[in-house]
Amino acid sequence: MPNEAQKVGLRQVAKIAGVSTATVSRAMNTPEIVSAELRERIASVVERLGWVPHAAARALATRRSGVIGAVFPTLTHGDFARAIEGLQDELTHLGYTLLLACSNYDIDQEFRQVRKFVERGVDAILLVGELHHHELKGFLVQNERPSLNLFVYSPETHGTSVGPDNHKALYRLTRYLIDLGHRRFGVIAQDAAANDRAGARLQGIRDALAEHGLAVRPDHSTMGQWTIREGRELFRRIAGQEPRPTAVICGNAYLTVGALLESLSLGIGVPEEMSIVGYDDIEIMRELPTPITTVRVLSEMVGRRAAQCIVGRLEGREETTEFECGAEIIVRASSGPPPV
Amino acid sequence: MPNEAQKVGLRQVAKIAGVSTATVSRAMNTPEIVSAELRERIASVVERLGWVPHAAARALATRRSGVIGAVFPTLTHGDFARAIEGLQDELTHLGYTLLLACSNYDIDQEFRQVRKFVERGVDAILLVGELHHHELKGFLVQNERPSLNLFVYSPETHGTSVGPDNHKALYRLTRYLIDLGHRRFGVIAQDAAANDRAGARLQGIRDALAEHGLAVRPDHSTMGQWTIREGRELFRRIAGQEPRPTAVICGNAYLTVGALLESLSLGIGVPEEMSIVGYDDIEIMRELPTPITTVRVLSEMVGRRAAQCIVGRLEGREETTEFECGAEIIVRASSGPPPV
DNA sequence: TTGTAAGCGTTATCAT
DNA sequence: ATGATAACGCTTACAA
Repeated sequence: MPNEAQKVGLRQVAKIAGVSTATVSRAMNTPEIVSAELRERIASVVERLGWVPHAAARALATRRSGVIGAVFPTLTHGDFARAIEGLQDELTHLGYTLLLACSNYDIDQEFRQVRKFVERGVDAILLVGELHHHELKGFLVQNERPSLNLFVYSPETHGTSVGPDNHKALYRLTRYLIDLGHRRFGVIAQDAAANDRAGARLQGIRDALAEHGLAVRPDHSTMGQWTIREGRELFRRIAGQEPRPTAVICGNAYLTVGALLESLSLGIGVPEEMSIVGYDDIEIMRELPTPITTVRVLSEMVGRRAAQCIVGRLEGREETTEFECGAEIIVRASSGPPPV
Repeated sequence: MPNEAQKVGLRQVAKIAGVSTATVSRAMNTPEIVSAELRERIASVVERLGWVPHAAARALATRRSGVIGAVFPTLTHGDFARAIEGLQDELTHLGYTLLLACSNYDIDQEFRQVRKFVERGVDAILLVGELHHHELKGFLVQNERPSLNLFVYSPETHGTSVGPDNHKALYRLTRYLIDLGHRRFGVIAQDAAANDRAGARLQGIRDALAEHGLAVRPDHSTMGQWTIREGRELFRRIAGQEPRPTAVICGNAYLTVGALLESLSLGIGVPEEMSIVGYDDIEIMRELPTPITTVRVLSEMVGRRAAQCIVGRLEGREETTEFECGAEIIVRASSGPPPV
């Protein structure tokens, strides 16, 4: 009597079902090549014993874990949260699992998280933006982990990134305002220091303006992070300038909401006296007393496409996924022609 | 010449460093029991080869993965997002990794996610609330996975849950309004069908009222989910009743914001004509034209404590963590005495 | 303090 | 279609 209390495992299942371990393994992974009879017998034993296969053992044998690691700058911003939800859901359906980490907008921390992920045996890595630690790419190549950059896209990055074209989105939004007749622009940008997407958006604004020989005056240009309070303060600062811009473009949803709320407090008519437009569309933007014109980013879709794309690559499938996720301008009451 | 291109692994490191695999393993896991000389020699080889230990192999050998699985109803609500961020950060510091899934408020889906997690080899499971699939607990016990319920707490659940005491929080908030003189209450509750925490909060309101011989009139009682739009609609419905309540208690942050915005639209003075109070404190609540009185839940702390608590249990440490995360009433301009 | 070698629970390569 | 058995890469008694 060598083994009194066998713990449930592939072996035990095989023994009770009267087959080899290999057959049980096949019955689980490639049922179609196992005879119906054995398949059922095995299934019933598995059920009866409540056996749950051990993923680490499988990962060791197959050298694949079925886990995808994603590092986001933060998890609390609406756009990332939505993307994570889409990502998670889609990965689950594809038979993968999501390992999540947070870099706090710090590329060193991001790199550390990625290292941990590789140790954990993730099959692939998902990142936000294209600005990373300089050793990151080499590290991933050396460790043979495919990766994808989220929330960025430009024709040159095709195949390595999935998201909206930040530059194009703000270029268009700015064009829309120019076409309305605006010539003096204020900008409440998101700090671009550790955020290449914010930088691209800013550049989109500048390029659109430059085409018309326009530029943002320094005293109309401010930089914030992503709180409503900052949006208020920066808007107040801009609105206090003389001359005041006729349109203010904000870098993210919260800065925008802050700007709009401050315009209310200051009694500045929007859009009669000033237009305010934003980036990213969250519910509050359409529920405020003056609903806000903004760029709708399909964040959840970014997550879903990223999942499909990376899994497709892992499984060596032909890549048909679209990489660019369109960003649509939603026109609401906060924008209109400049005052005469 | 048996092995031409050895791939980097423990073996290879050991060979090059001129020590046994056991020593390398020790140098990685328990450096203090390895002589300084070898430790350094090994470290340099590890560095040079860029070796990254294989977590699956380790998990197989130690029968622990260092991974914690958490299933949340959704990832997009602010409170959960904050908790996840805290959880993730704290787990990282403790040397663990977070595996994340989403149940969409569906206990069957939750159960499926938990099964997947167990297959993935998580060491422990984190859940939200205490209402789960009836087989869930048995499953976790059978598979020897400790678990913790988040965002709930009552003395009876001590040791198995970490979060605020939902009942107590709303009991107190209601008492606060009663003490201000309110006697007619409206409620915009969050649907409690698949949400035991919402149920507990509702009960807290009822119990506080009952102590004063009060109750919510059916036409002052509504149920929503968690959008601003619903908050608006339900507030409008309640405010249209005759008599109208003098105070409205809302079940979550977005319903509250909706109620406040609708009061603005309807031109109802807050708090002169009606008081509006909410649950959970998000930035917009203190930035609206009328800042909102609400219950602040320390969501990030829920995440952190949960991490400490579950890791403590896994590592067999004496448990000193507090399980109840206080919920504080933040009084702002939206609440005051009832109209005379 | 260090080395030897037996697992850990699967999958995958051969045969049969 | 099924079975025997050698990996997979690391940890950990047990020995030295």
